[in-house]
Amino acid sequence: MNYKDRKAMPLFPISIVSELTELSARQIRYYEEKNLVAPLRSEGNRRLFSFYDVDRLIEIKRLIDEGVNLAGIKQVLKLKENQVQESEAKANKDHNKVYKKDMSDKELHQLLRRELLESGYLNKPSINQGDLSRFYH
DNA sequence: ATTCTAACA
DNA sequence: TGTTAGAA
Repeated sequence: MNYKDRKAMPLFPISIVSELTELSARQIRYYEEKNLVAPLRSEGNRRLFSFYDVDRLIEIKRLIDEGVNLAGIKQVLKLKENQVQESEAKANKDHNKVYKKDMSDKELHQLLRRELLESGYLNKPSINQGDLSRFYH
């Protein structure tokens, strides 16, 4: 299984996602209703979030803290998706085989760890080390 | 024990 | 957004 599949795998219940994102379950459900995130459902109709979903929600959390409204957040996420698409298109063009082939578990772990930490560092403030480091020690 | 939906003092 | 009731 490749890296993208793992990021899209439906894994986390809402309680875990709530802790990871510092968003209330109420907020997470509300944002789903507004189509900001689209977690899959288990057989029992429970939401199951992927790493990808968690990343998006962390992004949303930051924007909310910055005072951005839902319309604004939708725009930001839409721009981001376009950037990701362009980035992937370029990556496939350059590294074609290397990127698509499976990586070792060690490489995957490093990538996942780096990306999840980046979502807190790169962009802006709002998320402090303690909150994220707690989950990746 | 958890999570889901719907509703609202 | 928080909270709560009743169902799953």
